[in-house]
Amino acid sequence: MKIASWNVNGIRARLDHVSDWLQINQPDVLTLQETKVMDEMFPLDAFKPLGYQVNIYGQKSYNGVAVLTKKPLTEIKKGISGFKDDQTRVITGTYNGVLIINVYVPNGQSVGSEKFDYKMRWLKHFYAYLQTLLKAHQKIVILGDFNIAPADIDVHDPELWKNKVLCSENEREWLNQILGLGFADSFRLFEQQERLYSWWDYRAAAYRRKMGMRIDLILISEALKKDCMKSYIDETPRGQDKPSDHAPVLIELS
Amino acid sequence: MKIASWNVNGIRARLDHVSDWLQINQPDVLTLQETKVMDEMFPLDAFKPLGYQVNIYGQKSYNGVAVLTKKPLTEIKKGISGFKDDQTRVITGTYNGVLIINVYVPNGQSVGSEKFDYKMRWLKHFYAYLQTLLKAHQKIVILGDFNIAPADIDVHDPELWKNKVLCSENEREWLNQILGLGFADSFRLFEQQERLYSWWDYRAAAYRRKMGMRIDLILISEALKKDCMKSYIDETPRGQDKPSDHAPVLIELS
DNA sequence: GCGGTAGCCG
DNA sequence: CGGCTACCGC
Repeated sequence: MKIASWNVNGIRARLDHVSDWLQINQPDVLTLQETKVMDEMFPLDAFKPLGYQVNIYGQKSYNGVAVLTKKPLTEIKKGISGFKDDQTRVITGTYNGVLIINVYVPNGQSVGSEKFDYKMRWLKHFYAYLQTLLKAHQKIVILGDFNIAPADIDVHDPELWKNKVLCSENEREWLNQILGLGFADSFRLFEQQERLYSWWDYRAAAYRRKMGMRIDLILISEALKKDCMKSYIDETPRGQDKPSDHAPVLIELS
Repeated sequence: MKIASWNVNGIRARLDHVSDWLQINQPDVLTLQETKVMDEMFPLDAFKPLGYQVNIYGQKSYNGVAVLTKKPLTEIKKGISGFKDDQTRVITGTYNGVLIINVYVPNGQSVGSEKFDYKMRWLKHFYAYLQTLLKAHQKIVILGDFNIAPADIDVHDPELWKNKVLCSENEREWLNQILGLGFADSFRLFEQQERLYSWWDYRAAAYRRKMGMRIDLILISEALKKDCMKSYIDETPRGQDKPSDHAPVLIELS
């Protein structure tokens, strides 16, 4: 089973990229973040002919998540239960006996800002949500844009980014709390090349200059670790014309 | 000598279309209307490699005219002399002994509106400007977006448009006044097919439904009539992806 | 820099 | 419908 995640930065602007990528890569599950579209306007028709069903949780302009699956997704939940949030950032469902949690963690803007406070509050509720889900499920994949670089190795210039948003102690502490629930950062279960990232800012030609960060993660629960054969990043779409600023990340489960 | 005119509806949005068209058609002169860009931001560099020199008279957001020529344009004048106008709608110059007057006539919005009054006022000054130019020149081509359909034959549905803006008596009267100075609507010097237009609204799939109007004109002075071999409209760009709502119009002078 | 929004204009 | 201007967010 191939499971993938991609922050598309606007599904309408990325329709061709995503369609092409699906046809080539044929994942069983693809989770999308930053679809930036209301549910009524989501381009559902583009994915049916490719053999994908779509579950969406969107809003106008910002945020928005979706799950594309070859077979039906079941037990679909939108948002974080017990946390009232007007931002559409989480969609959860079961596929092939695996609980899929698609997440778009708040960006946080800058350490100490109001948006950073929201990120912290949000992570606290997300953590609590995971705790409750763990009571009912063993096989869990949490994937999406975490807006947290797990460690300095995941940052092109750790000195520059030290204590900056995406890299701060508080953010990494919340990620570690989540991992402490029994999840593994699947990417680090395998030997990887150096300087592998999943996001490069559009500005300052960051991609060409390899100035990226690995903030798109696939966390897997204890029960899935032995089944995880591969975890990797597909940089190809980022090198194409009018790309998303993020690249897809993938795992393969046996 | 091939002379052409094209309302591009934003030169920056139409760079590829215009470049491709120039390479295929190789006019000696191409006049553009609705460039919609300040002179500092005009994409001059795109045309040099194609062998064209560019003279521009633009402003932010609206209007804006330009003349592309294979050889230098001389005696360049911007605007209507003796008429102070904050809108950039006319650029005049001499090419190969022919006075080229590139014009973007005000649209007029709707008959009786304030914008319609401006159109009338503007046409009066434009007419006076032509009178003075006629004192010094014999070979004159006035070309551009006139925002006036000369006659009912130039309108897909004359009944619907009767007395509407672009077709009203007052507007046609001004056009006739100009023609009365000794100009000919070059298109009507030749036998033409029916329902040939130069502009089709983006809305309501007007192009597909052939609901157009001929408002882009090439007027030639008496001295040029015997030299005019052809006058036609090139619809091809209008059928392409992300087109201007106008098609180029052309004449060929021997 | 590139998504998205709204409003203006034709 | 599709330029443009602005602004927001990342």
